[in-house]
Amino acid sequence: MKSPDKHKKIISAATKVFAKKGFFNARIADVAKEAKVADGTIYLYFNNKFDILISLLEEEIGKIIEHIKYTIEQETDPRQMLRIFAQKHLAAMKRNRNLAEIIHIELRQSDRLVKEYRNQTFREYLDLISWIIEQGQKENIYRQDILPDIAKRVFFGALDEVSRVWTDQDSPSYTLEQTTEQVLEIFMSGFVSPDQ
Amino acid sequence: MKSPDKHKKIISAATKVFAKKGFFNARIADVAKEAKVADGTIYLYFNNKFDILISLLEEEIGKIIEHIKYTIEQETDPRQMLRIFAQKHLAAMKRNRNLAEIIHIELRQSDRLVKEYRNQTFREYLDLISWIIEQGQKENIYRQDILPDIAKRVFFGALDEVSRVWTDQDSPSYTLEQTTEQVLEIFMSGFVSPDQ
DNA sequence: CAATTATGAATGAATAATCACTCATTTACT
DNA sequence: AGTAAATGAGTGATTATTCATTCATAATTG
Repeated sequence: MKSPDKHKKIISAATKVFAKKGFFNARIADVAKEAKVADGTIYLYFNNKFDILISLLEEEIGKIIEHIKYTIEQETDPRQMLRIFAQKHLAAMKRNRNLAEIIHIELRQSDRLVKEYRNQTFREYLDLISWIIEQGQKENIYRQDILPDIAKRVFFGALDEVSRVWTDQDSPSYTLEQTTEQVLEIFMSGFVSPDQ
Repeated sequence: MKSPDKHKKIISAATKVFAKKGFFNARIADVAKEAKVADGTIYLYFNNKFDILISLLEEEIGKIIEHIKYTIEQETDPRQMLRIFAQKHLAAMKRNRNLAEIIHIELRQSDRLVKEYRNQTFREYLDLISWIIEQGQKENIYRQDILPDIAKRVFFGALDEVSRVWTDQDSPSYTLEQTTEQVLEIFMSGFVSPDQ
């Protein structure tokens, strides 16, 4: 029987290698070496190089999304929901730098398959944000003139770019907590001074 | 003399081809065909495939950045400055879809050279945002507790992701004006109802 | 319980396809 | 004629994928 352990080892090796060299520059031989298996073994577990990338994204991102969804469902206050979303997203990106790197980069391939995957997975993720905003609007906590379909992209884009500090910089200037706090403050109350 | 017109034709062809197939999947032959020149001709104008990408980014993005910088320098109100930044950025991305696609995708390659380029180019761009915020803080228009170094990423990330609607979707639901307005509203005043 | 046979996971050398880049030759221009 | 520019077939390096072979383990047999 093909070992599930080996599947995992290959995914984990690929995460490391793809993050370091990028999908196209990474050789199957690199992944095999990192996973300490033969080149050919990889093809017992995956159909082709691309299949490794898609599996990796599906399994790893899937986990994160499920976790965030689950935690938010326990909550009732829409302000708390957005806070949790930001917190969990940023924490996940900081914790798993290699995966973060792949999300930042490879999820944006113009390849049709990746695009399809991104569209499908991220629709779900983005729609969770717009759903939260709609909840808040129903309770008149969030402004009625915000368009949830635009706001979801604004919010996600902000988190995505902010999370880049942990992959781009060697010694980020701000902590995870400070960063989350700032993002939340901006989205809750905006840039403009209250006494304006 | 090598014709500057041919240089332009190649850049323009490469923009189209890279946007459609992605840098790594694009063949030099594709670019040559699109530009209606021979494969070899490309090497009279560029050192290698990579050089085409970097030149393309430098020339095209450079233009946009210069234009935005110039327009903002004419302005004194920090609120107007951010409005102009958002407007110009989104307009540029909508106008030049192929370039937008390349910025969204190729500028995020994990390739060391691309990364260096991105860091260098975007530092300038991001720092323009934080500079605007600092100006606003001096005049007590923007809140003092906002950290400009985080806020710049939040703002840029939001614009970047929002601008994706024009490359991802066939028929975006909102106009450029509506979208700019929403982004500005969110950043100026936040999600939360004033009567909260 | 040996001894024999079967299984299929794992291997890695070989293959086959791809493509960036070169350069001998042709074309265009003054 | 002489120079610069353009051509595109050919080359060589790279690398994803294949597949004949190995070998540890499991099943079968007497």
